[in-house]
Amino acid sequence: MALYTMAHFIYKLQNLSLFTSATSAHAHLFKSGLLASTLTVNHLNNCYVRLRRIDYARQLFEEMAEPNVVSWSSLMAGYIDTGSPEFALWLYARMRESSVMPNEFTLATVSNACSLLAELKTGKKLHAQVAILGFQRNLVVCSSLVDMYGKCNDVDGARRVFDLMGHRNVVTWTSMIAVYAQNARGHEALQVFREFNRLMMEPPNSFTLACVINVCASLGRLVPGKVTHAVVIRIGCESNGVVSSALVDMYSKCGCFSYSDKVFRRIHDPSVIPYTSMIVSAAKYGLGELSLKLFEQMIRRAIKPNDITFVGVLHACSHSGLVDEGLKYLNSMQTKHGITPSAKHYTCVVDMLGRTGRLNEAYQLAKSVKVDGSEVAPMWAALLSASRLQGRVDIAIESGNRIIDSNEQVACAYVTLSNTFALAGEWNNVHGLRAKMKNAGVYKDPGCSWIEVKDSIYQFRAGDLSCERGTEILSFLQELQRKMRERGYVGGGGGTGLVFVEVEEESVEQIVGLHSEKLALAFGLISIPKGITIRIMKNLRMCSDCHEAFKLISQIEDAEFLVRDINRFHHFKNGYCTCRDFW
DNA sequence: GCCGCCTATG
Repeated sequence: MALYTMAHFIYKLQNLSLFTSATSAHAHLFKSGLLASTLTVNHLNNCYVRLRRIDYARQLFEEMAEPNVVSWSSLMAGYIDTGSPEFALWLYARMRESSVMPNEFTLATVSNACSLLAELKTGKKLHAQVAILGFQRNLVVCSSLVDMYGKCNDVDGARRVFDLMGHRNVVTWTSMIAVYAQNARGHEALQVFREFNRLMMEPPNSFTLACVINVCASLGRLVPGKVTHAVVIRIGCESNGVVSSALVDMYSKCGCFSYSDKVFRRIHDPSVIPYTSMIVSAAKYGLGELSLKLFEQMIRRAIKPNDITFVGVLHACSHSGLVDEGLKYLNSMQTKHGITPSAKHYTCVVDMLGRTGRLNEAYQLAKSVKVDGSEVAPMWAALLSASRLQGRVDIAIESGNRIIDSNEQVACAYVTLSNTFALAGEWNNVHGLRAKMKNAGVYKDPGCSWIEVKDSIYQFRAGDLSCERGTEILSFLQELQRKMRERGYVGGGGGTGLVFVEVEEESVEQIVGLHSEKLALAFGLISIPKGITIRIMKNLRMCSDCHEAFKLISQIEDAEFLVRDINRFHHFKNGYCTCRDFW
């Protein structure tokens, strides 16, 4: 084949998007004897990888006489793309036995495989090889190592690589910010972002901003969130789907649902992700009907929901008392949308049934779910919590035991179970359980919560009013509770949730004629068990009490009240919130 | 010449 046609052929290979064209090119190469050319086969292999036909790529690779470093690396990348990073590691081990030396592409790819598998041991070995091979200051290799250490929860390891690098680019900085973000160290993530801005060698990109917005969301930091939104507008990446979804999520978690709505409406052609963000956000604000409306709208627009969309939908039903709709949606998941309900969906439904007192149904459903032990722990925790509210000691005991057996969220189970006994007056059981807990060395981390008002952050701990203006908050809460009682609120028996409400500045003054800061602070603390205690939670889940309280408050004036969820670190460190790290 | 790093919805 002449050089010109050869070049043309490769060009065509690079742009192939059909499997049949790839196989016919394959046949053509075979006939013309070009399968002996490593370069050409690499191109063809790449076609198969792009078409996600890893089986063909693999076979072609195995038939190669002399695979070079590119052949090895692209097949590894292909395995990663198709969700089998373990094969990439296996290939790398094979490659190390061959005479082909890895290059920077190989090392970055392998590091990526370690990240995905959270294989710290293998990652560290790789790091050593990187050093031996002289890539310890290579930009891309080090960026992937930073990411790898982060995904393996070795923040210090990531930082060491970051600090020792020669040049850093926006990707490196973003990786480092993401490491802190993913390991529940949001304040450090923001610090790194500030440092990046100070040096300002290049502007942040959509990756950086999406990451920073997420940090703001997880910290409940509205002001930095808005500032980042401003940067988004300045940079011009508003139309980026990930960024706009992150903004929707951030505003919702920072108590500004109306802003979430504004951002969402500006998205031209929202995909399943912004839709899901909105559905989840509306659900959190008790706007279940809006969630369902969005869901139906999405279906009409032929956007395919995913499993998380259904978590949002079921949450919406649960938090707005739409029990029968919820059951209907659960049943439609498989039949209408081809999504098999998983433990998290059953958790929502068990929670929903339990919340409205249909405890026996909830219990029957929970028993019928057959999945892994660790996955069902949250479901039994929901049932346990509902049993406590309804005073069903029998179901509480079984739920508690199932959780303790699963080894997940054990401390919470002990505490809730003990509270159930206490409510039923079974003090012997309470003491017995506390002793058992002590013996087992189970310790419940005290929760902590915070709220941002203007530029100050106020932090609260269970039973601790030593924060700034604590006395004022206490007296305001008492006043608020009195007003709520006057209007018929009878809850207050120890909610599992904490309602965060934000009000537009103007309406605050109207409502009770008090200063908005006070109101915002107080409204951060509306779960009022026995007198006034500041209750802390890990995961905003409006219990029926809170829901009632929320409805009542809404009736006080026509103001727009917004529920605020500031805490989403519960998936870190064995289910414990590590928010203490933030101060 | 062919291959690589960072972002999102519970």
